[in-house]
Amino acid sequence: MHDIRVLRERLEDLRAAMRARGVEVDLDAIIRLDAERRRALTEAEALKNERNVVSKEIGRLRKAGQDTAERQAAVRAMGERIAALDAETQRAEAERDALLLRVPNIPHSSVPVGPDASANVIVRTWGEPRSFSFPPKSHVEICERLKLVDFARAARMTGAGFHIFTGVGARLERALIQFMLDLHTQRHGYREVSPPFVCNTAAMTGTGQLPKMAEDMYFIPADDLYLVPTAEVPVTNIFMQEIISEPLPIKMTAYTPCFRREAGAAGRETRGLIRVHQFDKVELVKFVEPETSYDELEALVRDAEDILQALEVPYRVVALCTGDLSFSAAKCYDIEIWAPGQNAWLEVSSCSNFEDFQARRAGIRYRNAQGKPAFVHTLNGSGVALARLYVALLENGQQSDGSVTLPPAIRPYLGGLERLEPSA
RNA sequence: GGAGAGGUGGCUGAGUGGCUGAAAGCAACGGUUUGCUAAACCGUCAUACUGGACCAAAUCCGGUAUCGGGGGUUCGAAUCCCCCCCUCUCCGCCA
Repeated sequence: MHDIRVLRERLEDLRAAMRARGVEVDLDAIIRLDAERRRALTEAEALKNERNVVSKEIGRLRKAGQDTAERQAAVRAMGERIAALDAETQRAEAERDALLLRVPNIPHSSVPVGPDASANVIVRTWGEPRSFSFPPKSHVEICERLKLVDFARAARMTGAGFHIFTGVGARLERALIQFMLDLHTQRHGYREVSPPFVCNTAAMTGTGQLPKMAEDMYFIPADDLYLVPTAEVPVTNIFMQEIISEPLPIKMTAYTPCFRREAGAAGRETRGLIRVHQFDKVELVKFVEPETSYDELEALVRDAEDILQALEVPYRVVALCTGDLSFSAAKCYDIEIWAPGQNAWLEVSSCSNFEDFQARRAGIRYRNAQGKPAFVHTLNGSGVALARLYVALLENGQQSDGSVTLPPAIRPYLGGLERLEPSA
């Protein structure tokens, strides 16, 4: 959410930012409601002041044994007007904030301007896509042949978009989670947390999933809880409504499953593990001082890249343009890995700086150098998303005999296993 | 799920419907004293919104609200009433 002062004082900047995003928002309505709110508020406060003054006087006079009936009647008469003004203030504020919650963040000046993903900029590429002496298979075939994943049985109990990891396939998934957590905690200095997999409306609003993304999330009405679409939500909200007292930056990493309804997406491009309703992810979250947040973003991307380098998966880093930026982000890099069986780059990480956009919504503050409460900057990125990483490992590691060679870094987590082979 | 107890500022902890935005202590910050540390003494020390001074920021002068959250009673609520949330204890259920 924006500071309302941005609308009052930097309205043209905000309009330009919305144009760059290709987003239509009625900023004038917000300005109008804000003015209405302040008008009613100012008048109400003046009346309340009068009421407070007279009430104190009544207290004094009564103690002195004097009659106060006339004054009491006068104050009582003010009550109706005050109540009406309070209601007006609340209405205007609620309407203003409802609109304000739907205004996306302002892209950072370094973000490339463009209408959609076609204007994204490839920042760097790592590793060489392997050349094959045979037509590389899709991970779906590999999974079936090696019995790593059971799609059909999952579909019977949950429908399309879910899967069962089986046998060594399940162990590989677990190994990857542990490998990533270990690397981030031991080498990159992140604190491991294991948060709830459901969050309430306030938390979802705090990080910006609500109100706009309500349709994309699984919701449990009986308890007013949403299944988390990303660990970003429960981890960022660890400090909701707090003034953080420990020194910044704070770096946290968490494994959670991620649940996404993403209705309507199915077909050739999303077969297998590419787009699923539930997938595992190790997330990185940072709470930092505003001055350092863009340096911290670069470091965050490197931390995620380390995983892919260790696993020897070719990837590229893409700077998202203004039109492709997600709602809460001021700047974002995607990391995409090469999947030869798909002949495509797959997004496995989105690393974003939200500046104070989430912190303002969620009420996450720290004490600045002057000792005054100020909003922190929040960042997060996948470090990295499973399922698609799994796809890339299988498709990149596949051999002509149908086996899959595993990268050395993951082998210790699989009891030294070097390759996945068909079993009887 | 049932019964009871509780939720006050960064922390601990007072608070009979008006003199309480809130005692006291601790912590923090500024200063005096001091060879350094420590101690002592003096002072400052909640947040948000809002009106004004100012081009603006910082700042200053006012106002309003906030004692878990939301309603209510009253001229006036931390204090009385109702609903909800959370914590603790006991019981029930349960991986």
